[in-house]
Amino acid sequence: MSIEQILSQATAQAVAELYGVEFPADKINPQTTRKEFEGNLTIMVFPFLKASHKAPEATAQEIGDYLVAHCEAVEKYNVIKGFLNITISPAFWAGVLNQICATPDYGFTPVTDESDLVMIEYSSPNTNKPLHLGHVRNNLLGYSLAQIMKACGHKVVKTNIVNDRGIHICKSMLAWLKWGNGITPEKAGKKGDHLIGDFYVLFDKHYKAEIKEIAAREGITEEEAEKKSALMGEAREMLKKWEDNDPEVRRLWAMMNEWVYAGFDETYKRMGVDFDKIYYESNTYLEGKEKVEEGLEKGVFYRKDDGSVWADLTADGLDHKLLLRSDGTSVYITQDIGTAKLRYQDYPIDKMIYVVGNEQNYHFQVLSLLLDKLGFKWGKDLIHFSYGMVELPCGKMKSREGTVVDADDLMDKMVTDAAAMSSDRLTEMSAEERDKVAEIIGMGALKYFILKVDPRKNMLFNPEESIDFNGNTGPFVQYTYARIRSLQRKAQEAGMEIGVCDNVVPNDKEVALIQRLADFPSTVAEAGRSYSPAQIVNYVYDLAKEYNQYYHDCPILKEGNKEACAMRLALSGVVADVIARGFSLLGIEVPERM
RNA sequence: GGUCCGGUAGCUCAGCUGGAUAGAGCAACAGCCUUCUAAGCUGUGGGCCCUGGGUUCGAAUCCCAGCCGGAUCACCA
Repeated sequence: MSIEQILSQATAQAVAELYGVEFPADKINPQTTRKEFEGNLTIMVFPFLKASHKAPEATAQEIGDYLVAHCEAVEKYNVIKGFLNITISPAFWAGVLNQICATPDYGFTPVTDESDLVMIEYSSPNTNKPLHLGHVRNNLLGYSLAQIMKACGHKVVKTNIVNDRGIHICKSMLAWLKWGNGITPEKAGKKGDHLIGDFYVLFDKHYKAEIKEIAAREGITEEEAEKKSALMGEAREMLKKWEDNDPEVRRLWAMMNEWVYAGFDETYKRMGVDFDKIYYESNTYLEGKEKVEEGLEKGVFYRKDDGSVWADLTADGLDHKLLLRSDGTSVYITQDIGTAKLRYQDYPIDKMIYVVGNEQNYHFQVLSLLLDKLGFKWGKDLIHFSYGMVELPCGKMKSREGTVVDADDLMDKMVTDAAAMSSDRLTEMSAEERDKVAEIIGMGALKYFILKVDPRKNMLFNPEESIDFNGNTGPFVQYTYARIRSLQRKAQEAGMEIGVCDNVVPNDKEVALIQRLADFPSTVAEAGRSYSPAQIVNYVYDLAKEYNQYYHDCPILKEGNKEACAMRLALSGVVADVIARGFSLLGIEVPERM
C-alpha cells in the first residue's frame, strides 16, 4: 500500500471518528507538498468543513493531531490555511527505499493468463514511398504505447496494416517499367523503399508534364486534361489487371513490394520498433464485404436502389455512410471492417487501439459505431490514438509539397550530429563503441523530443533544436544515467557497500527523491490509463533533474559515514534503474558511458 | 455551414480527475570546474494562462457564448 493510500484511509477514519461522517477514502487525494512549504504530502481539508462545522485551520489541526497519534508513518504536521502539510518520518522513507530495492519488477504489473489482450495497430505505411517524419511520430507513439500497456499488465499484440495495393502502387510500377531499365536496389545501391519512392515521384513528374501539355494543346483546363491522361489510364488499367490476378502484373508487384519491405525492415529496426503480426491490405480488402452483407441481413445497414449499401448513423449524430459502391466494390471503411474481422479470428481481442493521425478522427468515430453494430465487443470502446501533424519551421509537412523529411535521413542526421558533438569527449573509447554511443544518443534525442509532446497537438519539429544537448532532452536524462553507472563502477572498485541500513536516515533531498521514486508505479499506471507516453517523459525528466541537483550537493564517494554512503549508492542505483525502466517504456536506450 | 481538436513566457512545451505565489527548457544576463563525468549546477529578468460571462470557499483547469488557428464532412485511401 502506498503512503498516499495509508494517509487517505487514516484521514477518512479521522473524519469518521472526529465528526461522525463517513467520507470515502478514495476521494481524498494527498498531493506532494510544494517545495516552499515544509512537509511531504498535503491534504486539503476544505471538503471536510461541512462535517466539522469548524474553520479550515481548526479542522486541519484536529485531523493533523489525529494522524500523528494514529498513523505511525506521520511524524508531524503544519497547517497553512486549509492545507494540512504532513511530514512522514525519514525512517519510513528509508523503509520505502529498501522495499523498492527489493522489488525486481518495480513499477510494472506482471502479465498473467487472465490479463486483457490489447491489440495496437500502428505505422500503417504505403508501399509506394519510404517512411517520413509523420511515420516517425506514429511509430514511436505506437511502440511506446505498447510498452506502457505491457507494463500495466496487459497482453499486447503489435500489429501493422500495410497498404500494399491500389492505384499509387501501380504508379510506381508503371514508372519502373517505363523508365527503370530493369534497375534493382542492388544495382542502384539504394534502399528498396527509396528506389520505389523515386519512381512514384517520377510518375508524378511525367504525369504533370502530360497534363500541362494536353491542356495547352487542346485549350482546356488542367482539371479536364487530367481525365484524358494516357499515363493515368495505363495506371488504372494496371490496377484492373492486378485485381484480375494478371500473373505478369502480380509478379512485378510482388517483386517491388519485397524491395520496399526490405527497406522498411531496416528503418523499423533502426527505430527500434517491431510487430507481432502484419496484415496486408491485399489480403483483407475483400473481407469486409461479407460482414457488410451480414449487417444487411441483420437490418443494421440498408441498400439503395442503385445497389450501393449504406449505414444510417444519424441517430448517433453522424451522417449516412457508404459501405459498398453501387458496383459492389469496397471503400476504405469496408476494408477496415474486413481487417477487424480477420484480426478477431486470429486473436481474442479485448481492446483495440489504432494509432492513426487526427485527420481520420471522423473515420474512426464511424468505424467504432459500425463495428459495434456488427457485434464486435471491442468496437464501441476502440481507442483511436489520434496524433497531430508534425510541422517544420519552414511550413507544413505534406508529401505533395516536397518538403518531406525522410525518416532514414532524419535518423542519420541525428546520429551524425550526436557523433560530432561527443567525439572529443569519448576519446578513450574504440571507434566501434563511439558509434554505438552516438546511435543511442542520437536516437534518444529524436525519440524523446517527439514523445515529449502531447500526441493530440500538432508539433513543431525543429531539427536544429532537437539535437540541442541542453535542457529537457533525452541526452540530458541519458547523461544522468551514465553518470550514476560510472559512480557505481567507481564504488565497486573501491569495494564500497551498497544498501539501506536501519540506523541511517535520509536527508530532505533524499526523502524528496525517494518520494518521487515511490510515485513511479502510479505514473506508469496513469500513463497506461490515459494512453500518454508524454507522462513518462515528464516523470523521468523530473527525476533526472532532481537527481542532478542532489548529485551536485551531496557527494557520495567522499562521504565519511559508511552507512550513509551505502544508502546514497543504493538510492542512486534505484534512480538509474527507474530511468532505464522509464526509457524502456519509451523505446529509448540508455548508455553505460557517454 | 456542421462536427472534432487546439490557443499558457520572445520560442518549444508541461500543468487541465478544480487547490497555496501558474512551471520547465531554449534564448538573454550574472555566478560555479584542484571536486563521484561542467552534455552539469545556482541566480536574475520575462505571464490580462485568447476574450467575456457562469458554477463556488477557490478556476489555466469545469459549464455557456464568442474570437483565432488546424483537421474533417468523397461511390479517394
